[in-house]
Amino acid sequence: MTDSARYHHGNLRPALLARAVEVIEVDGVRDMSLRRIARDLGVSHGAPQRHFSGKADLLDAVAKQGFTMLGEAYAETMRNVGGGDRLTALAVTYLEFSMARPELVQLMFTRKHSPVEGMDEAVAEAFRVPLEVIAEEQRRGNLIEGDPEQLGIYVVAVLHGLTSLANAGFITAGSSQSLLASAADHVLDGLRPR
Amino acid sequence: MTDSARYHHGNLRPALLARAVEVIEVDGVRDMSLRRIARDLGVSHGAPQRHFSGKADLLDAVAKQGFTMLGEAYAETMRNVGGGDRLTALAVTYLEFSMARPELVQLMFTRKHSPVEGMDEAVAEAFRVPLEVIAEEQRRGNLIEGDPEQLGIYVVAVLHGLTSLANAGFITAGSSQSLLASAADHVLDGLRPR
DNA sequence: ACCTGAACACCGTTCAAGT
DNA sequence: ACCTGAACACCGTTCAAGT
Repeated sequence: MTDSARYHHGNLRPALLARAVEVIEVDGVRDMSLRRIARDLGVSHGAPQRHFSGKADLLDAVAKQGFTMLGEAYAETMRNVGGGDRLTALAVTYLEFSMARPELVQLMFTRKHSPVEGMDEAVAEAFRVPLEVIAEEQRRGNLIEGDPEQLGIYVVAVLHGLTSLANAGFITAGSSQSLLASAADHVLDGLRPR
Repeated sequence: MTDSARYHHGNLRPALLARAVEVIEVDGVRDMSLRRIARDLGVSHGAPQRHFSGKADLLDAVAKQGFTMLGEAYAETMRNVGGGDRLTALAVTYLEFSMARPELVQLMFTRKHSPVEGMDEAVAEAFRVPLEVIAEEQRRGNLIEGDPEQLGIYVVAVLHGLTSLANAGFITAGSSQSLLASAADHVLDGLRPR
């Protein structure tokens, strides 16, 4: 079997997707082109069209893949955290995940996801673990009552906002430590004096 | 003076910048090309290079312009709000500003701003008013003590995160109303039971 | 000083043709 | 069914030439 025949058996699509994720993580979205991905994989520039209807379609698939990766990172954290503060551990996981691949995360939260096959399921699966932990902490009386999903969205918004500001350079490396610590306090205790 | 000579007097740069902002607001960053902007203004595709060193340079200028616009929106709000809750009014101003032009705001918070002439000043000016109001509310005892700038960054992070999630479609139009209301409560009172 | 227009190397997308 | 390669209309960037 020659090199050029390696992708004639249905595995070109996952290979294109994996390479696209890789390029976006390493070089950024700006350098992710269909022609470059095809070149990297040794296929012709027209080959991707058989598997993705266009560049936007591939980017949507990358975003979906990002949510799957995030969900796996959460699951990994849950396996490793013992009896500790699971909510904080998950928050740290999100911060590390998105600081390590800012452009991928930006893509995940940018696409007005046009109906992509399985996107909603990937998103739901990614946030399943955090939502379960939030509900659990509510039952234990460590968090206020209310719809766990709304609380979850709020927490994600805070984390996503913080990483966006950090990646944009508004939070310098020097101040990030104290800022993140105080942010954790603010989320729990609020900004109103008690 | 012929049409083609209209920009021979130093006003091509601001015209290019204004048109770029407009295209990004209306059609999105994806449709903003140097050649298209030049075409819209009736100059040759090489003309912009005399005023912006490249596409990235123009995008940086657009981001800076966005902060100037945000600062003006804050100032406008302060002129119109009477004795009401100025902090909430400013928060609403931010939400409306960024929901009206998501791609511009994304650009503002994306660029790892390479040293752009006057960028830091534009950012500082944009957030001057909110920071003043935060410091004032601290003096009145309506907000906890601490570095106003750190509190400001935290508040901006929450607002920016919420709009990002909304623009990504994670906050549906139906749930956005109750979510934003509860988010305001969460910011002030926190998620820990009192 | 400022803009034009040709030139170059890239892109996304389409589509007949090959295997 | 899957991939190739030519073709088309776009890009960003560079640069000699014009005014």
